Amino acid sequence: MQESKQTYHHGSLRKSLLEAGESVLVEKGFKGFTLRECARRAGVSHAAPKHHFGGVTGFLTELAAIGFDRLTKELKSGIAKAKDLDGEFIATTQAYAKFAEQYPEHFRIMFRDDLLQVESQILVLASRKTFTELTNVILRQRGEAEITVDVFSDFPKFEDLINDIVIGWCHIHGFAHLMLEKQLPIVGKNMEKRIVKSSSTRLARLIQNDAATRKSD
Amino acid sequence: MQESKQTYHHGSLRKSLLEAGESVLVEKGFKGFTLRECARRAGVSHAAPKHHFGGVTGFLTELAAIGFDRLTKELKSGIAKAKDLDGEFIATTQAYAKFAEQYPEHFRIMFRDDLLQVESQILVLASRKTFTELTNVILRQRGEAEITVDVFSDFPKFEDLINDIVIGWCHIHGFAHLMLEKQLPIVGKNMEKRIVKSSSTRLARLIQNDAATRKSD
DNA sequence: GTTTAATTTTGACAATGTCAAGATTAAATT
DNA sequence: AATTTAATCTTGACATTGTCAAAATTAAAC
Repeated sequence: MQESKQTYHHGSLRKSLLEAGESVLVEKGFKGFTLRECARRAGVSHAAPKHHFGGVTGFLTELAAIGFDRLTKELKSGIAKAKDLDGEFIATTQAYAKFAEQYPEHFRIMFRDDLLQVESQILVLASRKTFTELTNVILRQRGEAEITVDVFSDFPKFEDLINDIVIGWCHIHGFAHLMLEKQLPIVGKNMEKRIVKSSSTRLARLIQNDAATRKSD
Repeated sequence: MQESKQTYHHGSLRKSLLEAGESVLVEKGFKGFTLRECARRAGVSHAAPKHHFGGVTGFLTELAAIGFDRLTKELKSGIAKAKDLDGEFIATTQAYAKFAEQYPEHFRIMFRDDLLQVESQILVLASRKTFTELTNVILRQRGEAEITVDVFSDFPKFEDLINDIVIGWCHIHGFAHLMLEKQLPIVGKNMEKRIVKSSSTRLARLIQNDAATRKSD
């Protein structure tokens, strides 16, 4: 961790701190995340992180953004492997849940309006990319082309689409969150896979069929 | 807050501390929740809470249990006002989301496996009641009688039912959670109500129809 | 080469959770 | 009723933390 530190100026302390911070978050969890521990792991003084992130909130905001980046990546790679429409929605649910399982502490801070600087550009950009990825999944389920406009801000024009996005995302997110916090008494990977597959398939069909119905009008 | 405190022994300090703790949680949020502040509000020494709750984790566990009790109550009362099957599912989604909005800090700690003593009897009992309430909603959607067995532990016998519970609960919970943490760009009560109504109705119909299809076999 | 700005350190402060030891009171026992 | 025992609460202490201001060190700008 602690690179060559001959100079007073570290050179890339920000990056080192982020790495250190991530290791703290992963190992000690949100509860054990302290600026001083991050500083220790990066091999710098206890007040160094303050200068780069403003405080613990700012630090967590950066880590949350990294989390969204990683989630987006996992979604993309999961989706790429899917063979058909049903499979794509299943893969999305699986990838989202897998991320929550692999990076539970990231997931926990990512969706915490009170712990983060929600106005942070880097966070907004990262989370928006995740959101775009999910929106595109829904659009493909509907057999529609990708769009770039902010559909939610044009209500009720896109009410149909917004509805599908909400239905899809709530399912995907709700499942991951409830599984992470051990609220769904689903035990074993086998049971989990079967439940994800059938529930996601049903939802995918619902969205696909409703879209088909609308077209035949 | 601070009752008659002539005696050295408070008499009902545990209860007073819980009230104080809840006020701290509501006012200062999870971040500002400290045992010492709770003690201050209850008018006792700083180490008093330790004796009753073991630590901050134990204290939060009790408050989370209270949260589940309240959520169960809100669900019941929301469901009671519904006029038909669709309305009942809509009411459930609304009540769940309303609770998250009214008690955001409760909601945030309730679903945090890492912050609570998950083995706590009081917490397990309270959360199980909420779960039972939601299960019953699904059973009614399916046109089935309430059952008392633990359906999840008997897999794959109850796979169909488990599937519906997962579909329903993920939607309900996912919506509330994403709304609370401002991830769903739904602005205004009007838009929210319309989205909840249509998305919940679609899901209710899905569950109802699938149940009907199964019966006609 | 000098000034200016950006990094990083040092030292300090109040606040917190936790612990051990003691004080006070209720409950149990005889 | 007296005494022992256990429960409840306080006090004082300790290490740890986030934050701040001032100083030290280096890079950048001019």
